[in-house]
Amino acid sequence: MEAFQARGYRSTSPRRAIAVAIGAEQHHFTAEELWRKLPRSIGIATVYRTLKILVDADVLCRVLLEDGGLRYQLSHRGHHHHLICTECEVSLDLIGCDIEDTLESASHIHDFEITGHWLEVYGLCADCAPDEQELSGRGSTFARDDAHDGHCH
Amino acid sequence: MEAFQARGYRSTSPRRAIAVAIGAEQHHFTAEELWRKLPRSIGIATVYRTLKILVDADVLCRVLLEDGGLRYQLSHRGHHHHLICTECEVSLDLIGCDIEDTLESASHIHDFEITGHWLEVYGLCADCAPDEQELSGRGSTFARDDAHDGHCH
DNA sequence: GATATTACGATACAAAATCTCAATATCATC
DNA sequence: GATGATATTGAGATTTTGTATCGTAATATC
Repeated sequence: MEAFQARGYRSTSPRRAIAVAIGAEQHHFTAEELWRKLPRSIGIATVYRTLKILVDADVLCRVLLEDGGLRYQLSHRGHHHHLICTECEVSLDLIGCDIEDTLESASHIHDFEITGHWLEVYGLCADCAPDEQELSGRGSTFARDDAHDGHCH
Repeated sequence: MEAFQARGYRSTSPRRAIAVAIGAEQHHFTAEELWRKLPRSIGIATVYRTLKILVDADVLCRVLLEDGGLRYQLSHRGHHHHLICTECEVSLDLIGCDIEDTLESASHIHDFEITGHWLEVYGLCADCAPDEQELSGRGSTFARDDAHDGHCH
């Protein structure tokens, strides 16, 4: 909510409701999924408008699934990328990746001035990787930032 | 066309016409743009179906513009990424970028098994970069793989 | 509390791509 | 060249996802 005031947007009850609903989300979500959890009085257009504001404010980030589906997720860090499990669709923030430097040096070859980029990484998370399925127990010490019930369909 | 036979697809006149039309394209293109250059007898659904086959066969690659627009382009190399100019929308193949290694090592931190990724890089090409506009002439020795009329709107 | 805006909700609209299905074209075989 | 099994096609309906419009309502500032 602070992001609205800081940017000159009014504090309205639909925006407050949306902010609360986003805070209750454990995974990434679509605009429509969010809308269904809101009071019926709030229109879907308002949800889209509000999500756009929050993405611009870096409160939310977009996550592009491998099938093209666009999701929203709370953005903990500034600029970052996602590791997206193609089985359970859990999304991890990718840390320790300095792709910017690699891109910058490679772009010099092309005399190209980089202003931005989009990267999504797909694969299998620890719980969904087949070679881990039976070898080690599920109660690993690895903690993810996403709530997860421990099995992948 | 060879890609069709190699994969068990029949050689049909719509597919031949689409293959010829793609060969005549200088830039990336949308399914609808391609369709407009084809005989009116060919349906847009066939264009989408054929493009999907050619993308799977690595004959074409998809290019995602910054505004979300999806384009198609002949794929010269195997797996590669694009430098996309946000001014003139020209697309260069990014060479000398070994992002795979960077991703692989970073993903180990998360116990994540990478199966694929999607990367697009946005910026300004040599002709559109402002600091190059007046300093050096346009007739550089740099050759791009895209036909280009020399100015960016 | 009055007023100038911003924001809202409902719905129409748009763009992009897929689905359905009867009709047709292709290709291996004769 | 004819046949038949099957892949493919085109037209249009449909889905999906998000945006634009516009009259009404809520908000912040005075």
